[in-house]
Amino acid sequence: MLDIHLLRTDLENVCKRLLTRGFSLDMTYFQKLVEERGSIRTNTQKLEENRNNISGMIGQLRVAGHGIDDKEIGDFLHQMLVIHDQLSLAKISLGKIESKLQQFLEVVPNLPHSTVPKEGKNEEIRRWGTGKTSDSLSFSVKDHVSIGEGLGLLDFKTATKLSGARFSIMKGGLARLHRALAQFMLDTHTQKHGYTETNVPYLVNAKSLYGTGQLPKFEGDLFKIHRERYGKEEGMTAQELQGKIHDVDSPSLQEENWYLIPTSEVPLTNTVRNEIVSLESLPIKLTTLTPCFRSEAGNYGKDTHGMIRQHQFDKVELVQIVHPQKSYEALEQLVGHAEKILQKLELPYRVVVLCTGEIGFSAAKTYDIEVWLPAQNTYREISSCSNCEAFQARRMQARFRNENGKPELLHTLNGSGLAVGRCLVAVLENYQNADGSVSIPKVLRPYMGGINRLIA
RNA sequence: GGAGAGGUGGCCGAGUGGUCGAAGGCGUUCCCCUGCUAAGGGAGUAUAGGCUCAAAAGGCUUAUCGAGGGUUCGAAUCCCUCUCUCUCCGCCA
Repeated sequence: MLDIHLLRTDLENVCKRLLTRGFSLDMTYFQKLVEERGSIRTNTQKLEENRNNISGMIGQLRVAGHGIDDKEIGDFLHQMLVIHDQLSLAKISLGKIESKLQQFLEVVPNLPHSTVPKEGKNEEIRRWGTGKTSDSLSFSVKDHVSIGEGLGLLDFKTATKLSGARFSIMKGGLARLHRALAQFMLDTHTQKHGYTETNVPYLVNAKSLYGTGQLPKFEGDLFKIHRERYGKEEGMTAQELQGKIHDVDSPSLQEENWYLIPTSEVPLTNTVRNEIVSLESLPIKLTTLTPCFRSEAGNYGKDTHGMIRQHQFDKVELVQIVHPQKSYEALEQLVGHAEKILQKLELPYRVVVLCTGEIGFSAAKTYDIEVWLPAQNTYREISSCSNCEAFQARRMQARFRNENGKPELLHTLNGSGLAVGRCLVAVLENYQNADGSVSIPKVLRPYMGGINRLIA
């Protein structure tokens, strides 16, 4: 969520910056809402002030021993009847206008940072390593699907039987390699990069998803768990109860629903929701390994083959919660932490900075790390590292007590460190041999019981 | 799943209808006193808004005592729903 003060004081500039990321903000509607809210609020507060004054005076009279029948009190009570009615109406319209404004603001994306490229192209920042190709390897490279199936360790057909499209089963050495990757990542981030290992819920409530920005705008990308926990209200028939259960949009039920996490950014970042943390506790650096669940709605044609785009995948996540002045420094470090994993695995990659048109809803600046996939003869995204500045913190009311002892919004960052499934794909393709076997990267061998290749 | 007890400021804890945004204590900030230390004295110390002011300071004001509704002229206090925590019983990896 953007700072409403910023919108009010610098509306045109904000609109311009939002336009660069393809979001057009309705200025006149916004201004109309703000003005209306102002006058309704002033009116409401005047009425409340009046009410407080008069009821205070009634209180004084009562304390002084006057009875309710006294004429003075009677006059006051009479006035209060009028105020009471006016106030009820005023509060209703105030509530309406405030929720309109809220609904307007909560779908406005973050402002891109000034260093984000404005034209519609991501910019490559740096490359590491040299990508292998069929030519450089002097044999025809296979993609991860044929490698995995060739080894007899990767099985999409059975997974489809169990669950449907976009799932997979790994077995034997491949499943172990997958686990080895995740363990290696976690160990590196906790032991070398100073992150605290965390274990988090995979089911979260709507408030958490709102906090990090997935809700309300991107509900379609999420898997929702309907919890049927409804107290039967008095006089409610069975049919009415049934109706209530299926009215999933009713606000009270939104609270009841759980969602499978699309990324562990959600639980990690929301640990500070509604908190005021101390200055000394910063930076907070958390990492966790979790499955991630994505419905991939709207991606039906993309990457239908293989493990690149699945409904469920494991990911090691890095989250930093930092002082606002340190967040860009932290972003560089965080990208570096993710890169380190690829370097140690000796997987070629490049880092790109996303342009204004491509950054995610909550992000002010994002670096993608793309790993080399020989079979696709291209780089594919394996990590996305973002600084969300105060955008999520404002939604979450996540603050710290600053140098002057005043609460101030934190900055939040997150990045994959890395997506385990895609990393496995990269290892398979980059470490494949002409005979169909796959060598094990050196750093993973301790996690693999010392074996150095997967053989059919 | 059943029964009960609770949720008040940074923390502890009082407060069962009326000058209560909330006693008292702890913590903390500033000032005074003391040769230093210890002790002592005084003042302050929630958050988010609105209005006022050139701005800051200050002043005025609204909301917030787990959340949301209700009763009432008036709610931290009474009623309802939800939620979380704790205790006991049951079940369970």
